[in-house]
Amino acid sequence: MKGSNRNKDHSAEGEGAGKRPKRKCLQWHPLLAKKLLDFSEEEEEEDEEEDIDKVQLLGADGLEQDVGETEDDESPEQRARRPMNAFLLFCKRHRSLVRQEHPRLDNRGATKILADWWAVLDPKEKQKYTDMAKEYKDAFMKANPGYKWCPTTNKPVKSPTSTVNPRKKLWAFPSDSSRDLSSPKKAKTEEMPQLNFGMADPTQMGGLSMLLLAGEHALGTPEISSGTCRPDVSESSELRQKSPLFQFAEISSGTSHPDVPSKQCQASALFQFAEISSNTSQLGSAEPVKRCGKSALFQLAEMCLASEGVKMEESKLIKAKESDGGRIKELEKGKEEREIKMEKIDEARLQKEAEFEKSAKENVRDSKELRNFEELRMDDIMGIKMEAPKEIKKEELEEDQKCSHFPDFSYSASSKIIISDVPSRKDHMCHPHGIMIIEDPTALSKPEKLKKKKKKNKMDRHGNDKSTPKKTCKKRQSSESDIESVMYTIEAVAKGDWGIEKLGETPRKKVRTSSSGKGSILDAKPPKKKVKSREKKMSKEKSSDTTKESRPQDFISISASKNISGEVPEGIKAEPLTPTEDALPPSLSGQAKPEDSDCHRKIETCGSRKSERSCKGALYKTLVSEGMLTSLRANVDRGKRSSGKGNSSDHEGCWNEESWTFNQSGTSGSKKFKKTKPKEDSLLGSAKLDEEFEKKFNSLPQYSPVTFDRKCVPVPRKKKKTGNMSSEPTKTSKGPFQSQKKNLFHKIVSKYKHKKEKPNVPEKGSGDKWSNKQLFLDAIHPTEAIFSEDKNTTEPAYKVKNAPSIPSTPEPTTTQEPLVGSQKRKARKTKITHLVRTADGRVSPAGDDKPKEQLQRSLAKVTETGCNDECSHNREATETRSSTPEMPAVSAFFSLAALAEVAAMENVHRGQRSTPLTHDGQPKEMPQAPVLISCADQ
DNA sequence: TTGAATGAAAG
DNA sequence: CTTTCATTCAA
Repeated sequence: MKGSNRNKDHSAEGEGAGKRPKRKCLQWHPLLAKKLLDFSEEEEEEDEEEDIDKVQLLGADGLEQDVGETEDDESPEQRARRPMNAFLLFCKRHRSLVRQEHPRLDNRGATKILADWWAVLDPKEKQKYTDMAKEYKDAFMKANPGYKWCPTTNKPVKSPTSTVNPRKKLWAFPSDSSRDLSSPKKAKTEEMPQLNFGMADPTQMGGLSMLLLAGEHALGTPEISSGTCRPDVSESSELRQKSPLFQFAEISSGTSHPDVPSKQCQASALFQFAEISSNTSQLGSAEPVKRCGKSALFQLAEMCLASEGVKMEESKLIKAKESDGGRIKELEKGKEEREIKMEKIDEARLQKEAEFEKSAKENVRDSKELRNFEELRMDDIMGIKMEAPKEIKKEELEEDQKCSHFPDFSYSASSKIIISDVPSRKDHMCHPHGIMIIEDPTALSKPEKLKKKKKKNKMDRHGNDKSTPKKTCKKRQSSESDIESVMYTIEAVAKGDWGIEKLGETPRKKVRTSSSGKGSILDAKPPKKKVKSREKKMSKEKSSDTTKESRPQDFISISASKNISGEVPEGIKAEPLTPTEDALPPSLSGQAKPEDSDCHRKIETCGSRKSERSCKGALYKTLVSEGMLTSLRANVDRGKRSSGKGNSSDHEGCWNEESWTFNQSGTSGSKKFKKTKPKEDSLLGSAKLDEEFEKKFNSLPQYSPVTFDRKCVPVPRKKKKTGNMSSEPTKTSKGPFQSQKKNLFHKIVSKYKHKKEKPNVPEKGSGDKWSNKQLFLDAIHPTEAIFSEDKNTTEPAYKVKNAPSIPSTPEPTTTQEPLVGSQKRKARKTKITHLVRTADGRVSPAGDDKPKEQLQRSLAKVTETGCNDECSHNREATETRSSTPEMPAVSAFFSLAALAEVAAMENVHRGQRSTPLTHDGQPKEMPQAPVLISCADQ
């Protein structure tokens, strides 16, 4: 390996291998970019050198190969995988949902559906994913400076060395290998094979230095990172900017502060997390964090968790022991008003806890526990409600300031609200200086602990079987939620029958009224405030929105609702709770109903009160806890995102800890990622990175299938399989491309035949029935027609004012034209998707230039949907504009009841699997309520 | 191991 | 423009 030597040298000089990519990466990162400016000179030089190197490299193949080898050496298992793109993220996040919905569908089919969803997905939402992908990519790049995306497609591939996986190998970290020799960085080796950092000598680091600098910059100053933890960084933004991931990378690099982090509060969340995960110093690390201040979010998460169930109790116990006093104190400080209530709550908790303990010992009193538990929940809720809106606002303001980001109304509002909720209890803590980051870590740490403990506790608890079964029932109910049962619960709530706790009742009633009355939102104001809290949780945004503007929020709210419904099942599944529970979830999708009803009945029979309570609890649980979590997550993300920087360029905001907290707290979060968890122990930095990623990932919004289904064609979907994914109305722009399309068409057809040979054959289940003819036709006639099919999907949300994207310009030609590289595929897809089945069953080519618009329209309609096609039609014209204004109202409408209904609907939908419901909407169950309301509005 | 999808990157 | 490869698993 002469080449290798050479490389090494080069690397030594200029950061390994200096391949273009690396540079680019650096440049990509905003921070880096900044730094680059400073360093521009050096860089240029490097560039030149690099170029030269490249040339040389090109000249000598050996080089690359060597690199590859070296890489292999280091990263054989390591295989940093190239970061996922937005779509992949989306897939990853939703695949399970799809599968859930369509159990029979294989991954391919699922992928198709996902693609459809993706196509349909609102640009904003997409943006989130894109941002996330970008962030991740940036982080990844930092971690792996030398990383190459694609090994030179052809050449290197063959490299003999590649023995392992050609794929992985392909990307090499050239720099690493070279560097290894020269620099100490390897020290970290084990920990993070991936991370190449080790830059001991700045001088030698070359490009790396840039990274380092960037890191420093991000930190503010190297010193800060290493030594002091400044709680008070005035500019939170900067701190925030640094994504935990990034920090982690830095840490891993060891340059800044290899060892410190554990103690410093400020240590990057990631690091802390890592520690925690490692179990090394859970208590130690966590506690300090706690002291720093519990984040409101965290608290909230706790609440949610608590709501979840027994497990929570334990955590509470722990927590209570530790911090109850503090909490109370805080409360006192902050809100005397609430204090009382709070105290009550606390007391209840304490009692509960005490009971819990006893029960643990004795094993009895499950009933009590449950009851208490529920009460607690109620209390909590109540407590939250109790908060005066004003206070909340204040808090919000504060938070805003802290966070500083949300210039945006809607997002900020939603996020704020959420936050505020938590704080109500303890929250004051969020000190101004306590930047989110700081807080987050704590949150992170805690939740984890909690989880662990919970698990243990559960195990221990098993003794108390009773409780568990009940829970299961609850869950089942909620999850499955026969519409009836849900409705029943809702009604009951509304009636206040259950109302063991008057407080609770009142709020409920109000809610109910509000939901029914729709206008309630406005009302929400003073008197209801307390009550409202609950609503808030459910619909947080809406309330805020009403006041402010809500467009984005609307969307959010919708999404949240979606999430709620969608997630619930997932969460259930995912959660490794008791086996019984686990088992249930699967049933969820389809078959469990009888049990649900049974459960419900049982409960009732048992004791109206209890049963009611349990029902309530279930309802809360599903709607509130899950919903809250999800919505929170989404909101937070959004808020961060928006706050972070407007959008794109900066992503760091995204990687905040908050998201983590949510994630962790969120039930759904971890389940899926089996992968990472196991890794945790592994210590590998990579693992941590992954974790970080996961968290972030989890924070990504998840949309319920219903949404998409509705959007898409409900009818076809009916049979998952058969349903052609074609439903997707979207069709990418055709106008401009027609000619291209034709060509594409030919190619495609040929390709398909050639490869798959199933041009006409109904593909798998999905069976898009597209034939060559059709394709051809489509290609030729891009029919811009608005899609007739439309199907008035009932989509709650979506609307969006994304008008921007679709300025309304009638011009199809303008198109979003993602033209994109792989037009082919797209074209193919578009064509396929092109064919849409109308409700009638006929296939209509939907060729719109702007699928999005239509989608949106449809979505908008959806909101109104109750009205049905007619309305939609009428509206179509106006929709674009009107939708916006309307939306808020709609969002406002969402009330607990509505949400519940939604959830129920969704469940039903799932259970039945398809559409008919959505479509016809049986009068009784159907969501009429919300719909009606919405209609009423109009 | 392949494939279904999309996107990013590189050649 | 085209090719790779990322995720996910049933075939």
